[in-house]
Amino acid sequence: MKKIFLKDIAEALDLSKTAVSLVLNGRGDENKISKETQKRILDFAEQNSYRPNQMARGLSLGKSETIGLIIPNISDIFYARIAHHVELRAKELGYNVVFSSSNENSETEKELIYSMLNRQVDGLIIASTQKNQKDILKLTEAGFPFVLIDRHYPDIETNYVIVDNFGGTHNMTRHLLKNGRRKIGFISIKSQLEAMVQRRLGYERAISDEGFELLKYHTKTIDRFNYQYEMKAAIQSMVQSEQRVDAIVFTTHYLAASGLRELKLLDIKVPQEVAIISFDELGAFDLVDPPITSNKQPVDAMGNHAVEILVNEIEKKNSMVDNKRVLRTQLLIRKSCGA
Amino acid sequence: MKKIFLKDIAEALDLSKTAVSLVLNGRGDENKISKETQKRILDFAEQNSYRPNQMARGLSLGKSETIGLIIPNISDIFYARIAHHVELRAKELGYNVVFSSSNENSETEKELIYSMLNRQVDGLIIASTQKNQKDILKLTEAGFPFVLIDRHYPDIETNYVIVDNFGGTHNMTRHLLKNGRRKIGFISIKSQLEAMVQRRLGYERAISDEGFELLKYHTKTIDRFNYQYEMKAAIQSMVQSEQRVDAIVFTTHYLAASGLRELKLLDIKVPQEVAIISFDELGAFDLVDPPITSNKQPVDAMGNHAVEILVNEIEKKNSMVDNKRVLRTQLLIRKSCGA
DNA sequence: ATGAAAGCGCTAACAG
DNA sequence: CTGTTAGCGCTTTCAT
Repeated sequence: MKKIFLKDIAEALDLSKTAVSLVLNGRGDENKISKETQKRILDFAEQNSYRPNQMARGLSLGKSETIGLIIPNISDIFYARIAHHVELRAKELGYNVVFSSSNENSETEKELIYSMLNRQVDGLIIASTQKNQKDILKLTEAGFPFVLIDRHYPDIETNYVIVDNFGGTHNMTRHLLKNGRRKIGFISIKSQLEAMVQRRLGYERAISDEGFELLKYHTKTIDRFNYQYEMKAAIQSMVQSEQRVDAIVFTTHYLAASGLRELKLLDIKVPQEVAIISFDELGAFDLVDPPITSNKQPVDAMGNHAVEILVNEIEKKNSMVDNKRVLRTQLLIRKSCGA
Repeated sequence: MKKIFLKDIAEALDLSKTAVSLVLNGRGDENKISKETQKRILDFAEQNSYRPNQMARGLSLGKSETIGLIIPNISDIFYARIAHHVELRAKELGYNVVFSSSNENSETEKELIYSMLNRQVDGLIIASTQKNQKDILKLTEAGFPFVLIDRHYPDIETNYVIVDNFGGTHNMTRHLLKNGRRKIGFISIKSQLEAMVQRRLGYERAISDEGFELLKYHTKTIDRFNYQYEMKAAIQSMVQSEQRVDAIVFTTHYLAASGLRELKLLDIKVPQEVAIISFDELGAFDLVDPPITSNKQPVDAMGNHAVEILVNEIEKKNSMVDNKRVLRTQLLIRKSCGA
C-alpha cells in the first residue's frame, strides 16, 4: 500500500501531470486526449490504487465536497436519525458529512460554525441553538450556503426545513379533547426556541378553539439539563393540586418518558387517571406501558430536503427550488390517551 | 466577514509570514520573537478574526487533526452514543471527528476507509463489518493509526476496545437460571460477528456449566435486515412447540424490543410465562411493559478509550498504553425476568 | 529576532 | 492533443 501520487503516474507513463489530472477528473474527452492514453492512465491508476489527496485537491479547487452538520447532540435519537438521513442523501449527491454537536451551547455552536468554515466545508446544515442570530446573519451576508434544520430563526431570511410545531401540538391537544379530557396540562422545556413557542401556542389554541378554559398553572417548563429532577416536582404539582390534570402534553420524547416514570412512581394510572401524549417519540414507545401516543416527525424527509436544498445552493443549479419547508407531523395513536 | 489570510496580517503589520505563523502556532517564545511583536500579531489576528485555512495547513503539515469514525449505522442508538463520546473525548484532545456509516456493507466500509485516508484523517476508529480482513491488514502493515471498536478481528493484531460478550450473556443466562428458568431460548442475528459468536457461547456455557441440557431448537438466528418478519416465526416456534421456552435471551436491543412485541401479540405473559433479557438496551427499556432486564454496555468508556488509544498512537506518546481493552458490561435487573 | 524561499499535492490557464 | 507554469494558503529550513 505504498502511496502513489499524481506525479508518479505521470512519470511512469511519461506524460504530463496535466494530462493525468484531466483524465482522472473525467475531462479527457473534452480536452481531446486520445482514448488510448486515457485508458493507460485509468488502468495504471486503478492498478496502483491511486487516491488523490483530498486536502491538496480541496486547496486547489477551493472546495471540499463536504457538508458540515451541526446538531445539539448526536446521542439524541432524533438528531441521530436526522444525521443518518443527511448522510445517506449527501452520499448520493457526492458529498461527505462532517458532524459536530453543540450540546445546546451557543458559544460552542459558534465555534463549530467557524471551525467548519476553516475546514472548508462547502455548506452547512445547522440545528441551531437559536442564540447565534449574529453569526447566522454573517453567513447569510457572506452568501455562504447553509440550511437550518429543525430550528430556524423566524426573523432571518434563510433556507430551512422544519416541522409544523403549532399544528402538531394543536392536533395532539384536540385528540385529547376528543377523548373527553378537559384538564390538560402541558410540560415543556425552558427555552426560547421558536419550535417550543409554537408547540405551546398550538396547545393553547386548541383548548381555546374548543371554548375551554386554559388553566395557567397547568403549564410547566423545566430545565433540559436537569429534567429528571424537575419533572418530579412538575408532575407532583399537576396531579396533587385540587385542579388535578386528566391529561398531559409533553413537548418532547425524553420529557414524556421521564414524566411517565414519575407518574408510575406516584402510582397514577395512565391513561385512566391521566392521559399522556408526546411530541416525537423514542424507539420503544409502542412497547411502553402503556404505549405512548406520539406525534412523529418525518426525520427522513427533513434530512433529505435539507441536503437537497443545500446542494442545490452549493451548485447553484436551480434557483426555483423551494427553500423553506414546513413539514407535517403524524399522530400515532396508542393507548396512553385511552382511545 | 471578509476573509483574511496569513499574508494579509503579515503585510498589515509589516512582518514576514514566518513570524506570524510561528507566533500564531504558539512558538513565538521558542523562536525568540519579542513579546511585543507577539502581542501585535495576536491582537491583530483576534480583531480581524483570522482563521487559518485548515486544508492548506493540513496539506503543509501532512495531517488534519481529524479522526475518522466508521460505524454500521448512526441511527442505531448504541452507535450514536458511541459517536457522542468519541466526539466529546476527541474534542478534548484537540481532534475533530468525521463520521460515516457502512450500513453493515463491507464494500461500503472499504470505500469509506480509503475515502477517509484520502481526506487525510490522522487516524481511524472502526466498528467493522468484520469482513474486511484484507483492508484492515493493509492498515496495520502501513502502520496507519486505527482502533477497532465494538467489533474486532480476533486473528489480527490490532488495537481494540470491545466488551466481554461471552461474560455478558453468561451472566444474563445465569440470572435466568437463578430465577428458576430451565427452558431458555436464545435469539440472535445471523452473523459471523465475533461478538455474536461469543454471546452465543456465553449463553451455552452458562447452561452447561449448571448441568442443564441445551436444546438446539431453542436457538434461533434471524436476518438483521428483516428481523421484524422473521421474529414472528422465531417466537411462534419457541412458544408453540411442546418444548415451550420459559425464557429468551436476546443478543441485541432491537431484537428484544421486536421479540416482546411478538410475545404481546400472542398474548404471552412476560415474565410469568416467558422471561426475557436483552444484551444492551434502548432508551425506554425501563418504562416498557414489563421493564426489560438488560445488559448495559459502557458506551462512554468505549468511546473514551478508543479515542485515547488512537490519539496516543497518532502522537506516539506512550507505547505502554494498554491498547486492547475488554470492558465489562453491567446487568440492569428489571421485571422482565420475574425477579 | 526576522525574512526569503521552497514545498505539501493538485488543478488549470495558456502556450505550443 | 500535451506540457509548462503558476498558484491554492500555510509551514519550515536556512540564512541573515
